[in-house]
Amino acid sequence: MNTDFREKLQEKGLKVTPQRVAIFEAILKLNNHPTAEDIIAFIKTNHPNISVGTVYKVLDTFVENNLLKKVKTEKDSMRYDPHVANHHHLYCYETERIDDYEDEKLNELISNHFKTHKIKNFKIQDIKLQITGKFNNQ
Amino acid sequence: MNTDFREKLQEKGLKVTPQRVAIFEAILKLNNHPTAEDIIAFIKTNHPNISVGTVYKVLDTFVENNLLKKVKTEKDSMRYDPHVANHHHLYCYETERIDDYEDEKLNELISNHFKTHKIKNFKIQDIKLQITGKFNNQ
DNA sequence: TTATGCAAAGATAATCATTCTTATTTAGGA
DNA sequence: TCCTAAATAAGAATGATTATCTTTGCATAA
Repeated sequence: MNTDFREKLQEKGLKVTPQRVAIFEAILKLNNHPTAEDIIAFIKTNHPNISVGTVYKVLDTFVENNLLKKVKTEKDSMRYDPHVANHHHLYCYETERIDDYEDEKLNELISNHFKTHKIKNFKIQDIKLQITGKFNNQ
Repeated sequence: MNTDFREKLQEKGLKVTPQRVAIFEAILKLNNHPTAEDIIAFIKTNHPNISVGTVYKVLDTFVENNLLKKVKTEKDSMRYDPHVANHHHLYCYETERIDDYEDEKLNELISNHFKTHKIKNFKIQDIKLQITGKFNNQ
């Protein structure tokens, strides 16, 4: 998977740097749509000299190249998702947890609905559900 | 409608102040889910002495008392919606425009879907669609 | 081998939205 | 009218993010 990631960088004409690898690995390991801050804290142990600006710049580069997605939240800090295929999110209203949610049947249902119920003066590109609620422990 | 708003404030035990009235009127007039900045700019003409901190505090008070909703965006500034009943949003990917979208049939469709397709370990409280796309001019 | 070019990273200052602090003012009931 | 809690003003502080400017690393050409 590491090699996989390196290949993706190269496909996009991006250099494979230790910082980029470390940041991507951090996101995979952190695993709950981390903030830039989470990532910085995580990397600090192995890469104490990594610069905050670099993290933000690398994250932007990844988003531009579709290696990451930004996740909308109510709060002020952006979160990142290594899962770039189309999917929805479950937001917990008590904790900061955000889970991915995939549901092909639901997608079809919605897409069929809009085939027969066009929104006037609007061309749909993408539909995402924000499902707010509460996780049963664990 | 002005009297209406004053009554709402009083019902909640909130004082009716010129600032609160001005801020609420601004949001109604601005009419595209304004940011705090939009509101401040708008009010400046009639209330040159209104304080930035006041605007933020009043907005928070309104949100707490369900006179406004916050709207999630990809950007860093929060936007506000005087339409507090449950509804979805249309986001333009080219401009900052956000429109409300109501669709009772769609809500039923989705709600029925989740009756038969429970999400494991998650209790749904609310579902909102972020429909991204492009408005045809106008 | 050495020079050149350029993307990437480091350091840190700057920005921008938002929040906080403290003093002052005001709305609305007694 | 007076009183008091609630609300506002002013502006400093915070925190996330962006910008700037310099340096580094590495590939390619001379």
